[in-house]
Formats: sequence, C-alpha cells, structure tokens
Amino acid sequence: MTKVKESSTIQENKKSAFEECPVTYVMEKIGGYWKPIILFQLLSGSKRYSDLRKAIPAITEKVLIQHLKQLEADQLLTRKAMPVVPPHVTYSLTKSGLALKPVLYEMAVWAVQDSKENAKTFRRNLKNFPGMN
Amino acid sequence: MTKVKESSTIQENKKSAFEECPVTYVMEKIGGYWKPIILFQLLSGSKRYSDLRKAIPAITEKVLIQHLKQLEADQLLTRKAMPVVPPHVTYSLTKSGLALKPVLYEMAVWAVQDSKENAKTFRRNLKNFPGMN
DNA sequence: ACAAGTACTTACCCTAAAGTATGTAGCTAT
DNA sequence: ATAGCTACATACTTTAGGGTAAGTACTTGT
Repeated sequence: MTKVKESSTIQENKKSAFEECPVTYVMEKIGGYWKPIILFQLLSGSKRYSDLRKAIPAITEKVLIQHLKQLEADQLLTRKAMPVVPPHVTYSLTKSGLALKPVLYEMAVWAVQDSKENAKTFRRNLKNFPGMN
Repeated sequence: MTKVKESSTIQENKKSAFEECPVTYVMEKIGGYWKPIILFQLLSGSKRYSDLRKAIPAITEKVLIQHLKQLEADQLLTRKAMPVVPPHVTYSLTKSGLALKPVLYEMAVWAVQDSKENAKTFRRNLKNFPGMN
C-alpha cells in the first residue's frame, strides 16, 4: 500500500498563483506562441485581415482568426467590418493592447542583444519599431 | 477539379518570419505558458529546485524539470549541482536570462494596469519586484 | 531495517492547439 | 456564365504539451 499523493489541488493552486504572480496574469492573456506576434504586427496601426496574413505568412488562416477572436474577447483588439463586397475588415489595438507596447519593445531589444548571427536584420527592424518614432 | 492550394511552404515562411520579426525570435525561446513564469521566479536570485516548486505550485514536477532543461539548453539559465546527499541543485539566470528582466518587468507593469480587481495584490508584488531595488 | 529527504526519471494517457483541406457568401469584372 | 475577391467557417487529422502516478539513487537519522 503505497502512499497516495495528495496533489489534486492544482486548480486551486493555479488560481492563487494567478493572483500572486503578475506574469501569470499576462500569460493567461497573451501566452502562447502566436498572440504576441499578432499584437506586434498591429502596433504599427490597424491592419486588414489580409495584411495580417501577409505579415505573418507562417500562420494558417484558421489559427489566425481563432486568435483574433480570442484577442477581441480579451479586449486587446477591436474588429471593424465595413459592409461592402468584397468584405473589408480591419483590426486595431485597444487601449489595453496598445499598453503592451513596452513589453513588445523590450522583447525586440532583447532579441537584438541575444542573437549574434541575425543581429543585423533585427537591428534594422528595431530602427523602425512600430509607433516608436 | 478544384484547384489545389500550394501552401506547403510554411517551413520556409516560418524561417523568414523568424528572421524578420524579433518577437518571433523571442517566442521561439520563451514562448508558451510556463517559461516566463519560471524566469520571473529566478529574477530574485538563484533558487533550488524545491524552491521553484513551492513558488509555482500549479506546475507539475515533470513539466517544471522539462522546461528547466530546455531553458538551460537555450542558455537562459544554468544548473549547479552540489554532490551531496540529499541532492542540492540550484538554478540561476545567465546573462541572457537576466537580460529579460525589462521584459518581465514591463509585463508586471501591464498586469497592474490591466486588472482592476486584482490590482492591489499586483501592486504589492510590484513593490518588491525581484532585483529592482 | 527502514523511513525520510531531494532531485529527478519514466510510462501512460488525455486534451487542447495547430495543421490540412475544402466550402461559402455576395458582389464585381470579364 | 463564370471566375475572382475577401473574410471567414467547418470537418478532420496530427502533434505537442501537459497531467497522473509511480519509481529511483544515495546517504543520514532512529
């Protein structure tokens, strides 16, 4: 009769961690791979759906729209649809979303420092950091 | 005979996106849910394995060690093991890892602004932001 | 002899996220 | 009439990440 682990309180623990650690809070909103990348693209101003696809060619349509919906639900961006044909939809950051600029900016800074080999590309990218004139 | 989509170039695209977008570079290193949280805990100084577990109760041992290994492989932290019994292992940030401090800090700032309800808890947490005296 | 402590490891399962492929609406231009 | 444009939706499959549970090594303390 081996002792049974009493570690079934993970849900509770997750909640308290969420309340104690600010980074956990952030991760709940923009955690994962794609969200910060999408937000980064919108820093330079509102973009059409098709523009986002071009800007992030590695993402699939399904995943892109999926995250756009979630980010909208989380109040980080807003969707504006013009009732025309063909459809014209633009996405732009909310105040909350825009407030993430320092976070994304520091990420870009770090990327430049951290990578030796691709440093040149990144540095160029940093120069025209969206909305940082 | 419907036209077949020629979208099998995702790997190439991913590579070019990686070279163009600094945030993508960052996501490859600290993307996902847990890594930023772990790094955040280490900002206040090196910690033992068991300390990390206590600090992040919601994470399971398997996932924790899994990420520690990866972060070590990515040169964000180092592992130091003392050859004693019971084992004594400490993890601490490398220069690269420490350089993430501004990123994590801005995240914490954002978390405070973004949340109304939990603002108090977060603000208290911000006051003693690790290594920011 | 055996329980306890620490830092793991391994095996198995399950779910959520992501990828693939195709379809659709509704008007426009040819 | 049909192809083309945009912004999706939907079904189906695959993969990666995470969760659960249990085991291991090696010595000290009782």
